[in-house]
Amino acid sequence: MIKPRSRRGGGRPTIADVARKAGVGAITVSRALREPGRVSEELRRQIQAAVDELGYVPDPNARALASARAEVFGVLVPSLTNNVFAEVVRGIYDSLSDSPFRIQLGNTHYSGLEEERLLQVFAPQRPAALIVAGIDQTPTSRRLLETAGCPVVQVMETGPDPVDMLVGFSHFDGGRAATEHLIEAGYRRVGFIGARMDPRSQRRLAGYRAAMEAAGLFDPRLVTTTPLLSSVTLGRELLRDALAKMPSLDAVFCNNDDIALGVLFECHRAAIEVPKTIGIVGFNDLDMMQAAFPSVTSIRTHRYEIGRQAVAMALAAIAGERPRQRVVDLGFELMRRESTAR
Amino acid sequence: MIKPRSRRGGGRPTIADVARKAGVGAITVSRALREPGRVSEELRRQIQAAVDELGYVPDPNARALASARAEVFGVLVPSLTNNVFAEVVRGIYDSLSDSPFRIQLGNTHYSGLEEERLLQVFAPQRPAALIVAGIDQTPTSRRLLETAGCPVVQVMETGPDPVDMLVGFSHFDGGRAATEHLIEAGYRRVGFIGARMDPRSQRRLAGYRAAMEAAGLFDPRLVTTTPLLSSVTLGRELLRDALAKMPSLDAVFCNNDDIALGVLFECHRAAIEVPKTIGIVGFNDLDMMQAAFPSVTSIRTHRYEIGRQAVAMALAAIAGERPRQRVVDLGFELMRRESTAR
DNA sequence: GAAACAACTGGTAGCGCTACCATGACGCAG
DNA sequence: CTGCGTCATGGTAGCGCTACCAGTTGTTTC
Repeated sequence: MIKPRSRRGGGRPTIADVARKAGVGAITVSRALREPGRVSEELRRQIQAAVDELGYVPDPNARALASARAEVFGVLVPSLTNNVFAEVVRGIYDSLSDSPFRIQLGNTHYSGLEEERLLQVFAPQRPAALIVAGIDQTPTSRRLLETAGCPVVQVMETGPDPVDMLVGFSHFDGGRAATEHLIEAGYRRVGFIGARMDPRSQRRLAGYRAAMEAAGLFDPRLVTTTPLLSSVTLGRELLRDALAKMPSLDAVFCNNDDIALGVLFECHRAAIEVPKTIGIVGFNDLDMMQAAFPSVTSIRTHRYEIGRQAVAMALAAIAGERPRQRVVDLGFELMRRESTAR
Repeated sequence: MIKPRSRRGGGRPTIADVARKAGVGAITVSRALREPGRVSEELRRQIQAAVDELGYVPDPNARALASARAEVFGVLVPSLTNNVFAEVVRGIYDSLSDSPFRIQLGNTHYSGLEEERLLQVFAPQRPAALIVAGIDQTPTSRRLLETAGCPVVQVMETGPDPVDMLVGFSHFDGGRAATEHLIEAGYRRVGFIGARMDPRSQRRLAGYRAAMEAAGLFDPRLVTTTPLLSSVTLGRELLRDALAKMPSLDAVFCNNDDIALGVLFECHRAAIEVPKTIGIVGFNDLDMMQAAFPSVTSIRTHRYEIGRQAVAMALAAIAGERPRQRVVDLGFELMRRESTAR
C-alpha cells in the first residue's frame, strides 16, 4: 500500500486529513473554514481541534483552482519610489492586513504598454479585485479590466466614466486652486514647473493655465516642463531654466513637492528671497513641506485615505453589495504656509 | 451531451483545447510551453499556432497546484513609504519584469510578529523564492524561512549566519565611517540623532559609539533617540531636544536622511550656521541630500543594486546553481559635502 | 398525520495543469 | 541481427480544494 499523497505535496496535512481526524466529510471542513455559520457549533469545534492539532493550513493554490477565484488583490501603480503612490499602497495594505487577501503589486513605470502587459499577467489568475492608478488606460487595458470578472477600482483621479469604480480627486481643480492662491497673494508672473508630465501633471498644468487665463496673466514662456523623472535636483535645474527664460518670474507652482523642494534650495543658493522675491507652491503636501524653512505652501491630497477607500469599495463589491456611488471624490486642501505669505 | 468545462472556468481555453487543435497530447503542449527544447521543431510550431489562434494563457493557479510551486516571489519589507526599501523593491521589480514570476509584497511595519504572520500567509502557497529585509527574524520566522523549501535571500545587512543567502552592507561600519569623518573634520561634541530605532539603526548607533569611544569623545548625553517613525518634522524636534540637553553640540550624525533634512531646516530656522557651528551627516544619500543648501554629507547605500543582486541570487538558486558566495557585501560610500566642510 | 420545508451533512465530479511512467521509433555498439 | 540507450510523445493519475446535487434529520404547517 503506497501513500501517494506524500509524493508531491511534501507531506503537509490536507483537508482530507482534517476530515478524517474530525470524523466528518471533507466538504464540511471546507465549509467550517469558509462559512462557519453553515456548520453546527459542535462539528465546528471538532474541526477546529483537528485543524489545530494537525497544523492544517488550506492550500491557496488548490483553493484558487477549485473556486476559479484567487484571494489576491492586483494593484498597479506607475512608480514604487514615488511617495505619492507609496502612500496609496500603504492605505491598501493596511486595509487588507486583517483579510485573507494577499496583494500582488505591479509597477507600470508610467507606461501604458507596461500596464497592459501586467494586466495580461494578473488577469489569468482571476484576482478578487483590481486597483489601478489613473484613468488613462489604453483601449486594450480597459478591455482587460472590463472583462476581468472582478471589481475594479481606479484611483487618484476623478471623472465621469470609470471602468467600474473610481476614488480620487481633481488634479485640474488642485492646479487651479494653487495658482489662484498665488494670484490672490499678489504674484503676477506665476510660472509652472513640472517634471515627468504624466496625465495627472498635465491636468494640474491645465488647471494652472485656466486660472492664469482667467486672470489675464497667462504667458506660455511661464511654463517649464520636462519628461524627465522628478527629483529635488531636477527642481533646482528647472528653476534655473525658468529664470533664464523669464527673469521677471515672481512665483512658481510646482507639479510636485520634490520639485518644490529643489526650487526652494535653489532660491537659498542663489540668495533669492522666499516668499518676497519668489513665491512657491508644491503639490501633495509631503511631511517635509511643513518642516522646510521657510515652510512651503502645498496642495494636500488624501492619498492614504484613497487607498483605504478603494479597498473598502472593492470589498463591498466582493460581498455583493452595490456601491452607493461609483465615483468618490476625496478632494484636496490648500495648505497656506510661509512660502507664499507676502 | 453536456460541456462541463464551461461550468466553472468561464470558458477560457484550456491546455486540452490547444492539444486538440494542434493534434497532440496535452502534456506535449505543456512541455512545449515550459521546456521548448524537449519538443520537436515541427510540433512546437503547430502548438504555437494553436495557442495564438485560441488566445490560450496557462492558468497559474492550476500550474501551481500541479507542480506544487507557484511562480511567485514573496518579498517582505518593514515599510512601503520609506524610500530606502522602496528602492530595494524597485530593484527587485526591475529584475523580475521579464520573468514569469509575479511578486507578492508584504509590509511588516517593523514588527517581528507581523513578519511571522506574513510568512505564515506566504509559505503555504509555495513561493519560488522569498526575499526578506533584515537578519533579526524571530525564531519562528527563521524556522518558517528554513522550511519554506525555496531560496531565501535576506537583504540590507551583512553577517555571518544567513538563513540561506544575504545581500547588503554593514550598518555598523557605515555609522562608524560617518562618525570618524566628523571627528576628522574637527568636530568634537558629535551627537547621534535617531528615530525609529530598528535593528539597523541600532547598529549604526553602535558604529557611532565605537568611533566616539575610540577617539575618547563618547558621552551618553550626546545620543538622542526615539522609537517614533522617522520624518523631517521629527528631525527638527530631535535637534531641539539634543541642543537643549547638550548646548555645546557641534555636529550630528543622523540615522537617516529624513532626520538630517529636518536638522538642516531647524538650523536654518534657528540661524545656526552649517557647517560652521554644526556639522551634519545623514544616512542613505537620497537625491535631496545633494540638492540641499548647504548640500549634506551622507552615507550612500546601494539599495537598488541590493534588490537586483538578491533576485539574481534567487534566480540562480532556482536554476539549480549553487551560489559562489552566500553572503554578498555591497558596501557603502561616504559622500563628503558642504555640511561637514569646515 | 402527511406534506412541505429548513438546516445540516456528505458524495461525486471536476477545476486545469504537470509528475510519473510507458510506449514506440531510431541509432548504435557488439 | 540483437540488445540497449536515447529521444520524442502520450496516457494516467493525481495535486488539494470546492461546486453541485443529493440525502438525512428534525421541524413546521394545514
